[in-house]
Amino acid sequence: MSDLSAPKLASAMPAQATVSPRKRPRQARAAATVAAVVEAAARILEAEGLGGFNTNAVAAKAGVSIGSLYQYFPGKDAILAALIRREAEAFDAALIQAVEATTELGTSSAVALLARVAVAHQASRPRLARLLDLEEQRLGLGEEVEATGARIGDVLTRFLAERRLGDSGAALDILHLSRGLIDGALERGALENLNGRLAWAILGYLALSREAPGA
Amino acid sequence: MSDLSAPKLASAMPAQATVSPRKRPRQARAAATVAAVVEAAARILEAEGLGGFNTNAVAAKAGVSIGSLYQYFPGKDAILAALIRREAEAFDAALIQAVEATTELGTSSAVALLARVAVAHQASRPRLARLLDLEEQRLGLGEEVEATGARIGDVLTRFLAERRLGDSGAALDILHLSRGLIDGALERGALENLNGRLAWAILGYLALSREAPGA
Amino acid sequence: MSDLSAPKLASAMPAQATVSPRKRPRQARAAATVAAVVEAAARILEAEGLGGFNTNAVAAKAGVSIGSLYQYFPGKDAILAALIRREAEAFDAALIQAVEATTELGTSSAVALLARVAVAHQASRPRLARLLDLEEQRLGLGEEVEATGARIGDVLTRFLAERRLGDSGAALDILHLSRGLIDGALERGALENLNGRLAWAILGYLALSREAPGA
Amino acid sequence: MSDLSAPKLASAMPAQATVSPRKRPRQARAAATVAAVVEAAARILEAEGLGGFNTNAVAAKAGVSIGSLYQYFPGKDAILAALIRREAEAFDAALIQAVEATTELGTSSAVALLARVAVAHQASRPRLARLLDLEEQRLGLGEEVEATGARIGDVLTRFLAERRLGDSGAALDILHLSRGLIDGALERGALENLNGRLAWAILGYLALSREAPGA
DNA sequence: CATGAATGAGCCTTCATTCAT
DNA sequence: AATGAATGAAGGCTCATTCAT
Repeated sequence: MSDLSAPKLASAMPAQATVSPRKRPRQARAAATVAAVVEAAARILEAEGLGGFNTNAVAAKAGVSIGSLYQYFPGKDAILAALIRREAEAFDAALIQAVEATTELGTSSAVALLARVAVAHQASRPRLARLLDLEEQRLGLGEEVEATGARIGDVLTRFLAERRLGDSGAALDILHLSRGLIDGALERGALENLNGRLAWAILGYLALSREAPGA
Repeated sequence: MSDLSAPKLASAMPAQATVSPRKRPRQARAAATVAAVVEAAARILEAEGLGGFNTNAVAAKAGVSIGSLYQYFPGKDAILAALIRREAEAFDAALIQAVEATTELGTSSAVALLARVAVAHQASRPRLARLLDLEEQRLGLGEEVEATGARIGDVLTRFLAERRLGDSGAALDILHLSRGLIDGALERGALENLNGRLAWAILGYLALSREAPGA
Repeated sequence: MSDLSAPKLASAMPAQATVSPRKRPRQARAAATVAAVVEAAARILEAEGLGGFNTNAVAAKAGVSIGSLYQYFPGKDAILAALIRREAEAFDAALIQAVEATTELGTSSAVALLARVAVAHQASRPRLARLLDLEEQRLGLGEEVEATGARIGDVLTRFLAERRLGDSGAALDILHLSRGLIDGALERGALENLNGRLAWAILGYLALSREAPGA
Repeated sequence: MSDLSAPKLASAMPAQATVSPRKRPRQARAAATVAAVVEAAARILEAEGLGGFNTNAVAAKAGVSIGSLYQYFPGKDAILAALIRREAEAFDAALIQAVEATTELGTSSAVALLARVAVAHQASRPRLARLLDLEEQRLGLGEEVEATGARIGDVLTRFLAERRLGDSGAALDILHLSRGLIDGALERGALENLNGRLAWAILGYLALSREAPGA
């Protein structure tokens, strides 16, 4: 197992400092500023993409001075990181709630429900979701984000384990293929029965993986 | 009335002019220059990501003056577009060849073969492939790229149609979920039996989609 | 001769307002705050140079809010000015004490003693002393500082006059060449017999200036 | 020889990269640009001091775009470094020429001549010279500058050695005390017989250092 | 055609200072 | 009075693109 298996990337070590918040807001006003900045970032990314995403624009849209922005975020990437965390936590919460609602359901109904949640999340702000997926990677935030809250992968892993449908590898595969399928569908506007199509992919994967020899 | 109904994209109208090659290379030397620039772009994207991708760096790595680069490409995005096209054509060719090799095979073997080709393509230059997937979208190149060569989607659609496995919607869903699954797996280094896992997802999707009531 | 009774010089030059303390500290706590700010400024200049010297950093190191800092100092330069005054007064006091101790001594012993005092002052916080020398000039504080306390130049002038060694021009020349010699020596770490070397320069200058024709 | 002998300053290690020129000008136009930038920097420092010294102002005064400036200088400090080198070389050349002209002269006449050269150099652009002295230190350029050309200290050391007047320590002391004396005199406008006063200090220092016991 | 010097809009970030709480 | 959140002018630097040679 040489370390070549994991390709070394030039920006492989993103200084954590550039991505973690600069200071904790102590006053209510400050907390509002932080939230405004993050939401402004979300809107700009949605409306104009990464190209329009610059600190001055974010501050302006947030109705905040550039100086205030930098009081709470050490740099551009930190804003992105905060937004990614916010979205991950929201998805996290939605998924947990959905999983709890599946206890009485059969497997296919349960998966259909989860599929609906995933589609809803990604579809609510499609461009934003796609961009954040990419930036999360660029910033090397994977682990950091997973550590937040109850961890999306874990929630799904537990769901699969309880029903003996698969392990954590399966959970992640499902997460990733879902992302690809949904993003692609949104991109080309193929929304008809998207929940169902996603459920086919998930249930199909799970069914075959269980009957696979040695899997 | 919500402006969310129609997502506003900043680059909704990609001036075709900014993305098509400025001139047809008439001499061998010119063709070599173009190829060198495109390959230089690929290497820089792989090694340094979008952040390090700038025209001066590309020209330098290509061993070409910045002036010459602009003789063949009307702008930065055109280089990216050319690279995306190059990669799409390569995948296209590999897929066609693979499909031709499946005529004698059963469905699952055939799908396994195609899965192998897709994994191989994406895995050969993983970072590059991921970045290009994103940029392709940002540039609104989807159609343009599809028009190139024999069109990846068509090849797969024909394959599915001949075996009565699905229609063009299924083909695109499969393409997208594959991309998501593979990229995710590469990202986290989960390479074990990746071909097989991809085959499960594809075959599973196809199986369930056929037995679905109104599908 | 109290420095409080001394009116501001007619040459009301620039910045007088921006450089004098904003208010007289009436309470002990206020005086402590002022002192803390000035000492914090000194430490920052020593440790990080002018580049790290900013009002927020000074306030933080002083354990004072930025708002409070501005209650006592009208601006950044006023902090510097206060520090320069503090150092000048300290040197002043040391020099007066030393001069008083020379009454029984011969010329060369007396000069050697003064040299020792000057070296000790500059060497105790070398970087700080050098920086302040420069900033003093930038702020055009020469006169202002001289007016403070009993005036370094005057002390030395009187010393020279009493022994018929030179006039006020000689006093200032000696002050300046000493500064240059000491700073240079500290900079390159040439501390051996620095007191003696300084005495050579001073005594040498004085000897030759007296025997010079028409001087 | 512990490394404590040289005090460690926060900015003790100025990345050499930030101070050395970015690229060698290949075309005549480029060389002119470099020279124009350096001279513009000199004029701005003279007229407005460090406060007015910013890259945009330098580029503007040089009649050059900010982009061109950054093509040849990696940053602000590099411009300063180039200017310091230019001035050091000029002084170097003047000093060498003066030393050569002293071969027929007696010691006091020779020193007087050198004093005249030093005064002339420092007095020709007094504010500039003072500022550069300081910045040279801040940038930690001492050695780097000395290494340029025939090295000022060396020239003087050789002059002293040939006449058995002193060693390299004496040479540096003289250099530094001269700087202090001249700068101080220029600052307060005490120009009368400045050459002579400087000669007193130098000759006096040399005379006493030779008769000192054990020196 | 090739070259690379030049351009300048635009972006990121700092920090002196003010002011509502 | 004290606090620290907010402000925004100012300045460093990059990079896509043009154009004289």
